[in-house]
Amino acid sequence: MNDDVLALERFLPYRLSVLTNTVSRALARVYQDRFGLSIPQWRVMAALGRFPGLSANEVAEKTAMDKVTVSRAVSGMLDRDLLARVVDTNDRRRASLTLAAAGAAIYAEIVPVARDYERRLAEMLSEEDQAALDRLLDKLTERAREISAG
Amino acid sequence: MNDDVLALERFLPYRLSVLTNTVSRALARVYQDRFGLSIPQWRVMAALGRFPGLSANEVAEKTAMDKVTVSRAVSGMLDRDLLARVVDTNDRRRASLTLAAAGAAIYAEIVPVARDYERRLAEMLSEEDQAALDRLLDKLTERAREISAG
DNA sequence: GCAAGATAGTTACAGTTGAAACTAATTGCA
DNA sequence: TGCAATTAGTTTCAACTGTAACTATCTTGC
Repeated sequence: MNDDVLALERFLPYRLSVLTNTVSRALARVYQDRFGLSIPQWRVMAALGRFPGLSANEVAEKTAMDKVTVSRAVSGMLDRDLLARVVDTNDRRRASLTLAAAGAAIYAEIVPVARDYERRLAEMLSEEDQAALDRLLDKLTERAREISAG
Repeated sequence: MNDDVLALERFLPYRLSVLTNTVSRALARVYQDRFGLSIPQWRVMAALGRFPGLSANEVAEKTAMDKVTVSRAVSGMLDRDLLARVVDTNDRRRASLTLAAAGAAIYAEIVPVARDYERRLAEMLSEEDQAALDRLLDKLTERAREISAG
């Protein structure tokens, strides 16, 4: 390739973006159609399914989402009684979040669906390829963070 | 990992999303601050730098963007005289797009910056790792498209 | 040669987004 | 104690997004 011309279709950031958008859209459709959840809401649910009792800010850290996005996702889920919120008595700014019964029920249904999508996505990769992918994603993510940090 | 609990931080779609968002945000900052371009505008520019004379619809295909997004990006770039548009005399619905002088000047500056970011992102990967990444991205993208299609 | 459908591109609209400003509560420190 | 700085979380606002509807042009089949 000529040095003065860039092949967008081989450019790593572009390729990552196309892959991620394809995957995210497919999953968003499932979450929305079958469970009425947005992607941010699904992420909040996943964080609380794994780590019950997190505060909204801790959810934001775990999920790499903006605190505004988390606030709105939590608010919508509270309206639907998918979550329970308990204000911390020691620090009344904080509130501990857990999955309520309805939220836990959706979580139990959605986890196998998410796993199944992941499995189908990766199933044509060999064991070695899957291990390599794992390692490469970790390395690239760490590096991207370093670059952004300065 | 318990079958009933999903580790979000190991979930492939989530990891792709975090990596892509980190990369896209870093690049968007550069494009915006140094060249006044949005990501869609940069993509339009990249497509036309590589393939001068594409129509807006062809740009949308090459860049995997929505035609509305392309229309708006093109419109903003025409306002700044970064692009030239020539209506096709054989089919007056179509219009051929090329980089105008100002657009070509920005393109010449931005391509090395984009390349440098990509190089820094991948520089701690061995040759073999880079080749593996290339292959894995292509496979996953193809597979994601298959799943979405059917 | 002309109505019915297809295609390029734009506009309108309703929903989503994040930065910045805000409220309320807590902490640090003089 | 008391006041400035910090932190949790929400609200506001302006920008961006994609779907659907639209205009204008072209193609097809009769």
